[in-house]
Amino acid sequence: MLAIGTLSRKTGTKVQTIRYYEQIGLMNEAGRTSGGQRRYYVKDLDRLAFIRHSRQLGFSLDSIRELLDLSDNPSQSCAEADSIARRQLRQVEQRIKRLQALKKELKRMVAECDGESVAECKVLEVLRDHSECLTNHDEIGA
Amino acid sequence: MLAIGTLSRKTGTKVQTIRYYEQIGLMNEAGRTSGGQRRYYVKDLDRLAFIRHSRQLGFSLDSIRELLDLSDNPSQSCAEADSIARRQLRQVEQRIKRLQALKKELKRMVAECDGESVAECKVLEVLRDHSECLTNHDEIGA
DNA sequence: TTGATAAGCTACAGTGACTTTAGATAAAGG
DNA sequence: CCTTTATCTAAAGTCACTGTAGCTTATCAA
Ligand SMILES: [Zn+2]
Ligand SMILES: [Zn+2]
Ligand SMILES: [Zn+2]
Ligand SMILES: [Zn+2]
Repeated sequence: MLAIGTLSRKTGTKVQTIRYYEQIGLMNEAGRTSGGQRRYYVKDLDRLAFIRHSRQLGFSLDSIRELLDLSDNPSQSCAEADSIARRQLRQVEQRIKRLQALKKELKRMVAECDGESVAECKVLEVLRDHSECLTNHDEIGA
Repeated sequence: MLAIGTLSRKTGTKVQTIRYYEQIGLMNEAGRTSGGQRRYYVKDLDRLAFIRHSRQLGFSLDSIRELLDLSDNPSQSCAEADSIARRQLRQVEQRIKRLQALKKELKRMVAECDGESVAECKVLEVLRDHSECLTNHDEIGA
């Protein structure tokens, strides 16, 4: 039986995060010692590792929930798992595209400013006026 | 004098978001009609446009706050504005790098699965075992 | 057995940048 | 005057955690 700190160390997950996963039903409720501390089986460690690895690959907790459900029923077809992964791939590709457009704009504004006063700062000028941009960027955030 | 809905339409910002910006001190408190509705000057519209354009380019609200402060003092050197933009550029480049590594892994796992049962699903296999990966991905999320 | 230290517990607030909801009030046009 | 549209406040919800406070349990040496 493993203590929560062991799971934490073995998977690089904060202890609070493990408790959080339990709270939202992603991890099963762990057994407890007489004093109330959580104790885990190796299969719980495996599940946590799966969750963390999926997070590292950018999957949302909702997607991970689906993937875990599928993984628990080995007889089904894996079409659904594959489609979740393909969706994730498309999202990543979209993000890369968007970020590359941002990179281009940022690079240009930084390059074109020669560091004079704020009044002539190219960076601030572009931020004030989108018509100075080469690309459209209608979505917000990262 | 412009109503909040006009600012909303002209900048593509939700009305609530404009009120949120006021609440956190990013937009000045607007004047009010006798009935308590907000009324804006064109300079407020410009400020909001600046904020939204900066958000589209991925700047955080904290960075935008600094940029607005600088923009309000035209006599200073723009070194700080430029450095904020360069920092943003570096961040974007980092993100692109990370996402490209994710893309590679996702592409590979999707490509290598031939859609048999869950038991042999390459996607799930990789998620279970990071040693199947070609790259390290220690940070989490996007 | 004692006592120190490390590890764990709950409960709740905070993060960023909003979005959503509910219920009430104001403005504008016919 | 009436209806419709716009606006108001206040509070909770989102995502995926992280941090804090104040306490209890487990472990090991002396
Ligand atoms: Zn400059
Ligand atoms: Zn632009
Ligand atoms: Zn598969
Ligand atoms: Zn991996």
